[in-house]
Order: sequence, then structure tokens, then C-alpha cells
Amino acid sequence: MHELVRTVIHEALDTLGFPRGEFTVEYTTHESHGDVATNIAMNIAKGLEKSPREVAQTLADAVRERLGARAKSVEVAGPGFINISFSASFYESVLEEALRAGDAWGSATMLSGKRIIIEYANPNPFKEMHIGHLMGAIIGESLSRFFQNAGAQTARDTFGGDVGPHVAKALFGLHHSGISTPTSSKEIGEAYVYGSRAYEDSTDTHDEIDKLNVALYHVLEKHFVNENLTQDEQELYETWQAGREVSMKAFEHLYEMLDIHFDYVFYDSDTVTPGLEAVKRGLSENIFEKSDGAIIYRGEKKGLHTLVFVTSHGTPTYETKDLGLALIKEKKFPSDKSIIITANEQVGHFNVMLCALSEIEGALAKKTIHVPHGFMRLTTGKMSSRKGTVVTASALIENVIAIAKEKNEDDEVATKVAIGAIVYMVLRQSPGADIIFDPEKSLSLEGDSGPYIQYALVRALSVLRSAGEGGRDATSSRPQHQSPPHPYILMRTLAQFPDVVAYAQERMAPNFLVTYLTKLASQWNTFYASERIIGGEQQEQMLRMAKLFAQTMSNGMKLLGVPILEKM
RNA sequence: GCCCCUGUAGUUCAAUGGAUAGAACUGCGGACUUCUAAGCCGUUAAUCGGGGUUCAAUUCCUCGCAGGGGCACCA
Repeated sequence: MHELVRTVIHEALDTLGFPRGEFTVEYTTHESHGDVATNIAMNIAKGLEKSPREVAQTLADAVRERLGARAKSVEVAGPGFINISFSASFYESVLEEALRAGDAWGSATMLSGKRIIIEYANPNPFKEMHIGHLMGAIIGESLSRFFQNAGAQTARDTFGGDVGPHVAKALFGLHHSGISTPTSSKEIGEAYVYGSRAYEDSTDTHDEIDKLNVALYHVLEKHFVNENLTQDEQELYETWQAGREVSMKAFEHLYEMLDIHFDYVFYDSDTVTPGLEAVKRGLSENIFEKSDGAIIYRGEKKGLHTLVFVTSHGTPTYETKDLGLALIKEKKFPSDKSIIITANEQVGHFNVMLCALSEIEGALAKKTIHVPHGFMRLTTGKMSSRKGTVVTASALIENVIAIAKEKNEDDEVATKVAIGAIVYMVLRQSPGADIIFDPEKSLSLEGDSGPYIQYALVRALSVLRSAGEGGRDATSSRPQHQSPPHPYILMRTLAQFPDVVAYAQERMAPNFLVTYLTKLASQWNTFYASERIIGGEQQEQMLRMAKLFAQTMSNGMKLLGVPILEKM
């Protein structure tokens, strides 16, 4: 519809000899302002040396003529808005198309032919996945779905730090507890906490962990080139491998619950070699320089931070690994766009990394975008793995499942409700903003929430089910509204769906779809409460609305990753 | 100290430079007892402060104030 209005306005401007200025077409918030409104007249009036209302009037006439029967009214209002209302027959035709499209209703082609690789979640093996990763996972998955829906060929990848100080700490802890083959993420988590404390408590253990860190890099490098390992090295390697496996298994379980399926899983250990090579090359080209035995990138010359890429121990830092990762990803999945989603605390690092990359591989840096999201902040203070105040992803999910069970004992229902509630909580606000999360109050399962939209859909599906079962029972004596306004309001909102999806995708902001679906659900609930569907006077039309609503809602929920339920 | 982000009802969040700033929670009041009450209807309540740009600013610029994050060998 959006596109239709734009086209018609452009045509009208051309025939009237008006310039094609910038303008918006927006869905109105007040019914008195029509269905859509545009500000074109106000934008071009100055250049034409006419009053905005005068321009609007001329334009409105031309637009009305072009829209013909599709328009109910085209009016000039306020300072010079042109308000357009569509006719019921036009909505009918849009919705006819929607029903025909089915699951494809809302899909688009604006990204067809494009290849997009998108990195998200990024929990680190040897640590637990916490609610911050969960937030990234949810946002990343939804954005991937939006890109796919717009026709792009997408690849999902996640990147985990399986080497580095945090791993050394965990390995140190495991060694201390005499565990050579860890079997649960709990064991590893405890080992990590132990190692972290040891790292800070004494210089001896500090040095020992540092040595372990270097040793692990060394072992992995040897393994990478198929060199024989010593007995000790072999043991270290095996413990490391078992630990990584256990962590990844736990992550996969969570991804499964969220219906996330990665095409690629990259590890730090994969990126070390290509990363170090790139930095070495860059060093000879004076992109990097040596300082205090470390290799650094002088970000300050570009107004950024100066950061270490290779430590004086010769081990690569996160920056180098990310550099290597960028090169690997491009090799595995040559793309038109590479998107990396992380929490916003990493903005500084990515600015530096991308700046360095632009000097090494300009084209690659240009198409790489870092999309930061906000923090999951606790009302009880900052999460700290040392203090044991980290809220893990699985703990959160279990918690919400328990609350959902108070209403419905069924495991599957409770799980889907919980996932829906969490996904909704994350996606309902603009992606850059922090989420203030109160672990005590947990999160809402009513009102503006995941279950609210799930429930609305459940009711619609239930109605459709009963209707399908030949449920044309007794005709109701219930009085009908004289001219029911609800179907029309619902119809109007339903027709906006593709535009909302496109808008959210362009801005990489699923919250626009969340807001829309919530409004849609609310209108459906109002409709449901006030209209008799089965057995009503206009059963056919009402059932059609139910079907359309169900189709639109489920298409939308799929884009967000909110699970669809048949019953609840 | 330097850099980045954020300040909207009591609370948690929306809003494409546009018209009357939109929800939810909480509070209070209500309806139906018929397709699922995790629902429906009603009601009170907000743009941090000062300047500026604009026909029009919650939105852009600037100066404050407040909060969060980042600033060399962590990821």
C-alpha cells in the first residue's frame, strides 16, 4: 500500500509539473486523519512559492483521480497534510491477495540476490551462556529471519572464544579439582569461577594461568600443523576438547529451544592463524607497529582507541581474532553484507578492528557492519561471574517456565509460553536500548507480552477449528451492531502488515513488528469479544477475518521467533 | 581526563522532522456468564533544563545536568 501511494504521488507530481521532493507516507494514529497521510505538499510548497494547503488541494485532486475506486476519500487537513482513506473494496482486494499468499504474505524481494552473513549470540565455551548472549541470540535470529523474508540468502554464524585467558582459568580450575574429562557445564562453570579467583588472589597462580594460556595456544598450533604432542600436551588438549564439547552441547540445547540453527560455528582457535598472519603482513606495511613488545594499532590517529592486537607473549587478542574471523567468513560465504551483532560495550573494539581491516581489506571492511544491542541490566546490580551474580540463560528460561506452569501444567505449552515471553521482552524495545530486568518480578505474561499475542492467535485458531468441524450450530439471537466497525478496523490494520515488515527489516528493528502485532492482537481481541463469529449473521466474512488474522499473526510471530501454540 | 550511548506517565517501554505523544503494569470502576478470562470496556497520569535550526522538534545542532558503557597486552 505504501508503495502504491508513493507511486501515485510521484505520477501526480509529474503530471502537475511539481518537483519530486522528499516525503513520508505514514499510517495515521487517528482515524480522523484517514488511513495514510503524506506531508509532500508541505515539503514542496516553499519551492513553489505557494501555500502548503493550496498545493495539497491541487495534489489531492490529482491523487483522488488516480486512485479512483480504491480511495474512499482524499482530503487536505491541518497545515497541509493529504489524508487518504481506502475503500472497503480496495481492502478486500488486498486481503484477497493475502489469503492467496498464505505463508508468503509479508515476504518481499528487496534483498533478493543478496548474500548476507550474520553473526550473533557468541557465547564462549568454558563459560555459561548468560542473558546477555540470549539477548543477542534473539535479536540476531529475528534479523536473520527478516533478511530471509526479504529474499536474501543468509548464513548464520556464531563465534566462540575457545582459547584465551578465560579458558586457561577454567582449565586451571579443572586441573585443580582433578577433572580431566569434564562432563557438565556446571563443572566447567565452577572451575572457571575457581580459576578467576586464583588469577586475582596470588601472583603465583596468576603467572601459572598465564603460562597455561600460552601453552594452550602452543598446543593448538602444533595440533593445527599435525605435529606430535607430548604426553602433557596431549592431556591438555583432550581436557580442552572435552570441555569445549560440553559447553557447545549446552548451547545447542538452548538454540534448539529458540529454534536457532547456525550454518557455521567458528572458534577463536580457527581464527588465530589467519589473524596473526594478517597482522604480520600489516606490520610490514606499517599498518601496525610494535610497542613494548606488543603489536598495536594506533587508533588514535583516527580518533579511536589504540589497542593491542598481539600481546608481548605473542598471543593474539580479540581484535586479531576478529580480523582473522572476517577473512575466514568471507572465504566460506562470500557476501554482500556481513553483519556482526554484539552488546554495545564492544562498539569501541569494533571501530578499531574495522578501521584496521579497512587498511588491510578495504572492500571487506566496507560491507561489514557492527550492530550493537543494549545490555540486559539487572535491577540488583551488575552481573559478575566472580560474585556469582550471573543470570544464566537456562536459569532464566527455567524460571519463566515455572511461572507459566501456574497457568498451564503442560510442559510443551509452558516452554513455548516462556520462550515467547522472553523473545517478546527482548524484541519489544528498540534494539540499541538496555533492558532493565528484574529477576525478582521476572517478566510479564499478561498485557503487553509474548503470551498476549500467542493467546490471541490461539483463540483465532480455535475458532477456525470449530468452524471446520462443521460448527455451524444454532444461529445466535445475539444482537448485531448496526454497522460493525470492528471488521473494518481490523481489516485496515491487517493490510498494513507487509509495509510494517519491510520497515522493520530496513531499520533492523524488530520492535516495529512487535508493536504492530500487539496492536493487531488487541484489535482482534476487541473484535472477538464484540462479534459473534460462528453462527453470526455474517459468518463467512467473520471467519475470513479470523483466517486472515491467524495467517498474519503467525507469519509475524515466525519473523520474531515467538513460538506458535494451538492451545494454551 | 577523552570518546560513545541513554534521559518520555508512579514503573517498564513505543513513536518515520509533522496534526490530539501510543501501550502495558499498578490503582479505581465496569460488562458478559455464548466461539479459551493469559481476555474485553472505562478512568487518572509524561517528553531532564537552557539556547538554536525549521512553516513544524520527543526527534536535528549546541551548552548544561543525570545515568550507563568504553579507553594497551581480557573477550
